[in-house]
Amino acid sequence: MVQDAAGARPVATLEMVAALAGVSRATVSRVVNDSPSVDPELAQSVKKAILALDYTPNRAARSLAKRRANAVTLIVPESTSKVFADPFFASVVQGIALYLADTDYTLNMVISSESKPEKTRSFLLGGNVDGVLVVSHHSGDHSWTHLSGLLPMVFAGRPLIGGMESYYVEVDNEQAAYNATRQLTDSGRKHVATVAGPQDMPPGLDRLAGWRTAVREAGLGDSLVEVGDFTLASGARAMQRLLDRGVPVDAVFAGNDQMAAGAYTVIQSRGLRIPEDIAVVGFDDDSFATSVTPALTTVHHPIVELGKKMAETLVNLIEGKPTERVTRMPTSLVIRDSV
Amino acid sequence: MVQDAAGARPVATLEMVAALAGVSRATVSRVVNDSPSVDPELAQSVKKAILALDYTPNRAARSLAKRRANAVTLIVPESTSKVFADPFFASVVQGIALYLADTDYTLNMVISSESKPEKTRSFLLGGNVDGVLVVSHHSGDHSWTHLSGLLPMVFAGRPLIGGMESYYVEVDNEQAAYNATRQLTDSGRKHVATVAGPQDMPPGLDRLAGWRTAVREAGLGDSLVEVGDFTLASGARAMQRLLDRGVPVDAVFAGNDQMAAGAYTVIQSRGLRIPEDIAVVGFDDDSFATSVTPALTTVHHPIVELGKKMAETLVNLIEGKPTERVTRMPTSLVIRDSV
DNA sequence: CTGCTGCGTGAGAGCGCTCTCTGGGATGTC
DNA sequence: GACATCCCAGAGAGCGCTCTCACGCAGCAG
Repeated sequence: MVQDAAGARPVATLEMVAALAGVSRATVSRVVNDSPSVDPELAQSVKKAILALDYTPNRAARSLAKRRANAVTLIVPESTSKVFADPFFASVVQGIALYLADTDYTLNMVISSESKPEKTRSFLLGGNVDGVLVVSHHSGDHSWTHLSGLLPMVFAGRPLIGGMESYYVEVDNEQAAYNATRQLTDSGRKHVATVAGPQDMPPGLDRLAGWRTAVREAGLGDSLVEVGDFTLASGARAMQRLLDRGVPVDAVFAGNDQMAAGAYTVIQSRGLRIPEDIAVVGFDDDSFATSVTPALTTVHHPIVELGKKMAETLVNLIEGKPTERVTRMPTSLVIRDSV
Repeated sequence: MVQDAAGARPVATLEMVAALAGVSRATVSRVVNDSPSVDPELAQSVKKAILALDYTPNRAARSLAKRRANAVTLIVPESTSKVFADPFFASVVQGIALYLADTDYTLNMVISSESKPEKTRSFLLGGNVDGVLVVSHHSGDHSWTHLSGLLPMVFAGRPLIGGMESYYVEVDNEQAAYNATRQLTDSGRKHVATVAGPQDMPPGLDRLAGWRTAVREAGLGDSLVEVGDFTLASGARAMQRLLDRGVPVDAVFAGNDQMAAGAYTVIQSRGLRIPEDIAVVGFDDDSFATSVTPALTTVHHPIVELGKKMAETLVNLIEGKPTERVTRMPTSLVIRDSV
């Protein structure tokens, strides 16, 4: 093994364990994979031998024999690799890794470089991987769907293009946005604006829709909309435009926390107070939510759980267990000081 | 393969390629691994067969035969898994993945859960992995060093404990901090403060040392120091303390951009102007640097390159090629509007 | 006591690849 | 022209594991 490089530590094999325990390879294999039909006493002595030799099954050999890689790949779109710096992405990955840690699947990552898509393709299809996870914040990027007939795949987020048969896990954006906005209207705000996310992404669309339903229900107008692109800077600009309209605004629902933070800077720099003059609600409950002052009321996005669920779905898919094609994660509103 | 689950697409094997090309397995293998001693004409026809069958070598089989995994593992300390949301971490990983994409090493990740360290250990030592990368922002976390005799390992950041023989890649923090501070003193600032990072981490220490050297050289005092913990909120608090001292401050060097951003909020909320009243320089050149107003002058931390270098070092180590034990990455000062 | 069923164990054939070793053809030398 | 030399392709033995199959030994019925 790799120990060639360092001091050679002979790695124990099934064979050696078998020899030590005085049984056949097959029996050791049965014990390792805890097959039911092994004499308990024998199993015990095999286990002792395993411990004594510090035996770990060799993944490669196992994969080869089982014709299964026991690995899932996470595809990171290079073009959006800044996405990687997104707390959302990070948390999803964390959830995935956490779930996988309890299975015997290994997680590997590929950055899908534009330059050699066929390299990625052949890696995925070459039997190196049992399934694929695609994460792309807020975007519902399903550019990989063409593979989904060939390989189990699970996406984060609903695809924009309808009719796709792909498996995905998402948050109920519309409902959550509705609830968040209700918080504003219920507390008597009369001029509830929104800094919406990009209108070419499902979360941008759905959250705006949720806001719209809520303001209409409250008998308010739904024209106080400015669109950003989920970045802090765009949130600031959108807020600026909103305030420059010259009409009253006493509350704003931002499509995500970063844009809410952007809105903060503008509101405060104009000498307006949060929440007295303008109440603010965000979405995602990421690190921005608590690092701003006053602490942001926001929709808690169960991102780590979403990652776990993605991994769970994929593993079920791989193992042929029944699974929901789409999972919608519940959200909750975290009330802090900005309303 | 995995195709069992989806429609069975028979995956091509070496054998099949050999049959199609009318040669032996050995020859195909030679072509695949481009061994020099193959008749060019024969090689050509083998390549055609490979293309025709869309053949991809099976990793598991190859690993087994070569007794090498062709995989490197990235260890993510779970305890600090929020670290994962750190742009630093994200970029390092990106660099690693980018470098590895051009090799035939695969990147896999393990979250080292406290609960079962021996699982991680046996995974690493079970011949599943040729080398290990440990990344932990700013901390020089070398808690894994005990493995480094057994497995090639490369760390991000200098370990705090001296004398360790571990391989690592770091940025020249002290020199960079010195340069950044010089920028301030050279432009005539007379009261140059610093919001330093934690004094139990090498980067915190080294950056403070660099600042100290520069202010002394300029004949200024070195008492304008407040310590933060690299978070935005801590930067704000430190800046507050600095301003509350009641002594003049006309420039501040922050230990990282997040703290600089925190300092911004305090400076601006007191009605002071940046850079007219107080010039600010940060460190890292992360996304905060450009999202604040005015854009932050900061030390560009070549993080992606650092990741690449880590991967490169590890691969060299694995393959027995000569490598520097410690690599120090050069930095540069990015002048924006805050000075 | 013979013959059947059933359960647990061992034998052995691969999984797809690498790599050493051997053999045969082409080349070179005297 | 006979023999040594070289080079390149093929044969075949594994790498460590899984899994099917067959075997041997109870236990039970006839």
